[in-house]
Amino acid sequence: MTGQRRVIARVLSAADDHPDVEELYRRATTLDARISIATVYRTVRLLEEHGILERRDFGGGRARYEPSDQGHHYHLIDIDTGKVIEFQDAEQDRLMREVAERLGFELVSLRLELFARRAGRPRRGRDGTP
Amino acid sequence: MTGQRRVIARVLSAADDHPDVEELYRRATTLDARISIATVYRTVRLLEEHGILERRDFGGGRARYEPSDQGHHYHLIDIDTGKVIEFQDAEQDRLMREVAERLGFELVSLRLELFARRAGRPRRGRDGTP
DNA sequence: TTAAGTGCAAAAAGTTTGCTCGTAA
DNA sequence: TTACGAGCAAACTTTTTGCACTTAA
Repeated sequence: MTGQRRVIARVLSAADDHPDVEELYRRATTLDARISIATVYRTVRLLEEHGILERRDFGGGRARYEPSDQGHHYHLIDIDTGKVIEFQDAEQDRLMREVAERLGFELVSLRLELFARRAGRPRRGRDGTP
Repeated sequence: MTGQRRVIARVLSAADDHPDVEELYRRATTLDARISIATVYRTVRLLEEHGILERRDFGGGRARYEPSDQGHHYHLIDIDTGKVIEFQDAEQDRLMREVAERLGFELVSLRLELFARRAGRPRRGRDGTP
């Protein structure tokens, strides 16, 4: 266990959001400037392989990470702010297992992300103009 | 409308799967060898911007495409073969609109992908060995 | 001491873009 | 003819990797 990994682990356990590698790197170098982005990549991969971290893909090209010990949940992404809200839904779980079964499959995992806008917010044009 | 775009459009409308750009390029060059991959990228982007194509991200780093006029559906990905099966589920739709509402949001879109294995198939180790 | 870990820079892989040339209309 | 599109190669972005050096144990 090196100093770099300790710092990265601390950053991760302090995070209650879903940072990408660049963001982890930014936070880690604040605590200890002699950490390279390669080490961040290597560390998250290691932690993912050990089941400690989970890699998420919310679109946008970069992987984002969250601790695995958070229990089973899905994500709602606020499309105006980028914020991620976690939620659970037992009925959803059951429903999807059934759907897979009906198609002749065994459900292994699923990706469910809701892209939503805070209720009452005005809809805007593609370019951001009202 | 150039010959290249015509070929790419033909390939797309003939496709009943969810090809990525490389695969589209492969199919297109079979019909007309003087098509570059840059043109494929430019064409799918154009078609996506015009709402004719939809870009999907099933993991694996590459974007995949499908026509927009297929109606509302979700995807089940066979994790052993990579094949994609489409399905619908009205209950799911309703459920997710409710979940978003409960959290104070308006559902704009959602991503739902089931990763599953054909029922009865043996589970294998990470390296593919039984 | 020594095996594991790190930094750096280069390499991959997927996608976009600048520039020049070709071609549809 | 001329403006839009294509080809090529270079650039870009995210992630991985080879290699020499450092360091924890």
